[in-house]
Amino acid sequence: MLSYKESHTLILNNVSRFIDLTELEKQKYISLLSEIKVKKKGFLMQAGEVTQYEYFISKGCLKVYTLDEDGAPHISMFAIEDYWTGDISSFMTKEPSRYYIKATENSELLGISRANYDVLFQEIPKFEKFYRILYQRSLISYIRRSNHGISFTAEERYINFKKKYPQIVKRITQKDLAAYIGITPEFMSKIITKVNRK
Amino acid sequence: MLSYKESHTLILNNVSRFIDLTELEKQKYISLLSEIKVKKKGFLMQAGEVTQYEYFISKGCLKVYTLDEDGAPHISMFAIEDYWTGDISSFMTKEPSRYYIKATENSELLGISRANYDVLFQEIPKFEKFYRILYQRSLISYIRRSNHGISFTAEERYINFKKKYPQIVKRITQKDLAAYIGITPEFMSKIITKVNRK
DNA sequence: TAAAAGTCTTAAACTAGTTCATTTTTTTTC
DNA sequence: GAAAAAAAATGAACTAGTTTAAGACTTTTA
Repeated sequence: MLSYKESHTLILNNVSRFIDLTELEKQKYISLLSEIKVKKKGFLMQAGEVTQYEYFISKGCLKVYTLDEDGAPHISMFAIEDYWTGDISSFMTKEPSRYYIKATENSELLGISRANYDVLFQEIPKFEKFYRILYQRSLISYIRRSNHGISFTAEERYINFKKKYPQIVKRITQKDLAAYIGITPEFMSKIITKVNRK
Repeated sequence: MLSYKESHTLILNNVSRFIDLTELEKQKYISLLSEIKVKKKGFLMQAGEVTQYEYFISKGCLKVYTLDEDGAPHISMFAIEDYWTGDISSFMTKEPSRYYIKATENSELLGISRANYDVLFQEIPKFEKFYRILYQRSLISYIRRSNHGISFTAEERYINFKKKYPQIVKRITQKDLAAYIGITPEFMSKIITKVNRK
């Protein structure tokens, strides 16, 4: 029985939630991953590039966002330890991404390249199941979120986010939270003042 | 070479976009499906029930929606021929659904039950790949849509929807479109008048 | 550790979208 | 094919969220 470095243990635990791997498969899987570090304010990728990796975060915090025609950011997700991130659309189609991924803390990631993603399915077909379930679960939460944005007021969306992701709220700026909730930083400030007053 | 009924040809074509099945596998797959008909205004399922099936629409049009505390509907998708629908969350967790699915036209569907979904993966593991890709693609469009709702004005959302789904716009009421876009029917009416005037 | 840059707060004037009420038009039903 | 029901249009008064601008507070950087 080998012993793994911290980041590898973390990703193997993540994978083992949905599928069981033999020791050999674990080693094979890890051999397909690259280690990546990004400093705070550094970019993991920028709009216009074709995504090279899907990422697993072993340490840190990142934001995934687009810029609209006015240059205003719209954050689509915050990713912290034990989360997966990237631009699955660009990763699959090999077309240029519209997203930026920027570290809001010094971060460490494991990445699987597009080529190795294909190798993975050939060598360990079980990973079809892993990704089937991973995408299924992400899909459930995005279906919910896509209704959320149009069905709730900004104040309700803030309260829900804070309840669901208390650890994340503490690690990000109010301004970034506003860009995620879909309002101006000024209105975010008003909401927080109002909610705390209660 | 067998010949299949229309709905079966349609679903086999859909599946064959992502995986290749042998003749035997096709027959096995079809044996796991149930045929379902719903009349216009009829419910395929209602909130509070545990979802029994995932559905493929071979004919007709349906809307998937929740009701908020005020009883106002929020439509999360319209499903027409060659689309998949259901409540994937309730289907997987076996918890009661919060969704209603109602036919807006007389419709015909093929359903796979939760039990047969598990059998399917055991007997034809290739379907892990099919669902991996199906969920991946749905995920891409829901990620996009979840930003959409908070990043664009109602008028922009309407224009985008009309451009992307011109066939659907023609088949649904303005009121239902409003419940999808996330605005009141009155404001939807104003937007349409304004956009057509241009 | 001082200066610079970025974040947060507050407030006044504005705009997108809601609510409520009424009338007209279209669709459904018997 | 007439009556009933539902959908669409219109308008006036309202509310949630934006814009712009300025000052206070915090964090980053040299």
